[in-house]
Amino acid sequence: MANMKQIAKTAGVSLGSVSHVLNGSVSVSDALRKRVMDAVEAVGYQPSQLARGLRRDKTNMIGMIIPDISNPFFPAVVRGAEDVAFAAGYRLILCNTDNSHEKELVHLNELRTYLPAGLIVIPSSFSDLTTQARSYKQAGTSVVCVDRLPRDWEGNSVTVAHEEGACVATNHLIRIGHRQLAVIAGPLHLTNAQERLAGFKRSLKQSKIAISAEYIQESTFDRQAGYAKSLVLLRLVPRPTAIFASNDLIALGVLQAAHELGLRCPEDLSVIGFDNLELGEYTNPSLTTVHQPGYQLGARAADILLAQVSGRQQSVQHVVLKTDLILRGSVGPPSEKKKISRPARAILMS
Amino acid sequence: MANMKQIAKTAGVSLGSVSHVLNGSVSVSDALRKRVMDAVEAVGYQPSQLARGLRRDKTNMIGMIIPDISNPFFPAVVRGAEDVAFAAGYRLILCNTDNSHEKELVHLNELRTYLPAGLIVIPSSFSDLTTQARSYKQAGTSVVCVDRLPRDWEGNSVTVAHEEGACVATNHLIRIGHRQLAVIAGPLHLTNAQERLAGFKRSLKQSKIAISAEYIQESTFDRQAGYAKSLVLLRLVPRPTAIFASNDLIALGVLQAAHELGLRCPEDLSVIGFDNLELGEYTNPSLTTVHQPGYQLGARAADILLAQVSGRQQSVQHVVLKTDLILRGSVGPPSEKKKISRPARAILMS
DNA sequence: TTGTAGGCGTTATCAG
DNA sequence: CTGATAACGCCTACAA
Repeated sequence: MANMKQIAKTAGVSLGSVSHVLNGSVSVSDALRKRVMDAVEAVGYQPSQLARGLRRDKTNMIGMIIPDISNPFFPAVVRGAEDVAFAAGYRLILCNTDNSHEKELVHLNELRTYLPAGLIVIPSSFSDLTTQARSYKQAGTSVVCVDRLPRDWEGNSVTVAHEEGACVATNHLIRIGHRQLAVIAGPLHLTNAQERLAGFKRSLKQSKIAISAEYIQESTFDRQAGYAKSLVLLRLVPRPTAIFASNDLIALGVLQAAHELGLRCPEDLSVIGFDNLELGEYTNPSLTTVHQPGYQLGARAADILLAQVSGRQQSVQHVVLKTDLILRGSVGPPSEKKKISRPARAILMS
Repeated sequence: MANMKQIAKTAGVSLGSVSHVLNGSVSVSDALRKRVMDAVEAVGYQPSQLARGLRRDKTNMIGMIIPDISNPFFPAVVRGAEDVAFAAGYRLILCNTDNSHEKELVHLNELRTYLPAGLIVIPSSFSDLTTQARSYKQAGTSVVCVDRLPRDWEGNSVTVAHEEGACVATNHLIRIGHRQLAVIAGPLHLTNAQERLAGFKRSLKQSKIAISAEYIQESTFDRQAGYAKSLVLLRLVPRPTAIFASNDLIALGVLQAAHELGLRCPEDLSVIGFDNLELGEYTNPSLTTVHQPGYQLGARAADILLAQVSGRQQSVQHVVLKTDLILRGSVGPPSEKKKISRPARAILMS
């Protein structure tokens, strides 16, 4: 591969002059510039990002740490970040943690040695990102946290209004007549799961609806766990007429459980998810859900990073994006049959 | 960040000895090794991948170039590659091309300056990868092509048996009684689309079924185009009783078109897709499809790369993975109503 | 305006 | 077996 020395020789100038032309570090004569640029064209020279990074103490790489690219919510986030980064000449190093903080730590430690321009992180469960980020920041590398925040996080963040979104969704259920509400929360050590649950509760409180504890189930963010918790909820008496699932994968499990128990959706049970994954359009019935702007989440995170790298922006940024309630087939008013089915169930159980 | 010089000072040995211990390049005394390792532990030293790469003329990075991470087929491929790479100490640089060969070229040219250990590429449309790969290989960097191959590709490849899969799927349709078959092919400049179409045709030929040209439609690999082409097919007389869609996204479009035309699936129309995306489980009816092992595609590609980087393997590798026909609800035997509907249509048109 | 030279953190070669 | 030293390709004072 061609290097600056060869350019210098080809152009008949010194190595330093080539650098000056390439970086515009000092003003050079037009003649010199032309000779250099011609040589650059001639050999198709591209500067070594490795050497440049080593010398400048900073590369054009951005470390992107996420739980799992094959979880359907994350690709959009990554794509958003990559588009913004690419346009500015930065490249993404993709790291999957599987929500393991050990794996996250391995990545965090190794990425440091790449001297990345910045880090975009969707923290793992029980992440120790706060400590790590301090040491990154000390080295002048900024870190942006996306979607959920580790404990005591004070750095940059881009999230959606989880609580607001959940509250709006629950309000909708209440407005169309549901009173027997239940929720399947995500893992409550995750801030996004906490906030979504808080939104659900806030809505109930505002409408002065009280529910007992067993109508609130905690689950992991996947379909299987959602299915299992649904079975618990759907056997409660009185049976909930609507379930707010903290993400679409859980909602899929709810739909499955309802189907297997012979409950019609939305007649017997309304379901709302969260995320607006593409597959929610294709379920039967299609899934009403809270749209989360995944692409924007990544894009804004990259924006923040680039602004800070370039020095345009110093202060810590907190961006909160809005959600949208997407109405589809899985939600409807509660049916009146409840009054019949309740005693029937009671007899069955006695 | 700690560097080798500091380790050397802490341990009271020379810089060179630290390197020898760390790389096992020459044998060292246990005493020296211990002193060095203790110092390494003490400061949490991690070698600079930048400096190491510059010096060794090769980094632990693998360039992964794909069309679009937010296309639901690709995340699994990336994840497979990342898992294998990560376990061997390699990291992935993720590049999206949007199927633009210009963008691909930008990535190809820039990645070179990172001195990557290898490249895993799902080529863009009209890719010039063949030329580029030659220059990479010349520099000792191997390239593996995944899923589809550019023209004249002679390098490493990992693909699935597209033709075989399509043939098996079509055979199934024929076996259960379909004779009015149609296909929506992918973009025929892509080898995978070509092969799938070839498999469809081979099946027909083997069963001595002839169809006229308008029952073969070419489309792009997305739902919208699939929908548009479906409308064309479903207005043909006689109407096809089964459509083989060259991927699941197209199949989604077929399902949508059928629904809008008031056709029941599978009673009036059977549909088979290709890929086995997760969302095919949730459509109504659920989608019969040809499963493509995405994760394995990526994992095997990384395997090949690592084997060649380590020198374990020199020769060009061609891996072809098998597909599986996944039977779900969108396929059934053709109904007998055809005999009524054909004249009815004919009258309508006169 | 142009050129020179030192050093970023490593590895590898060669003396001791 | 250990240590000194010259690159790898680039940037940036500083000197000319």
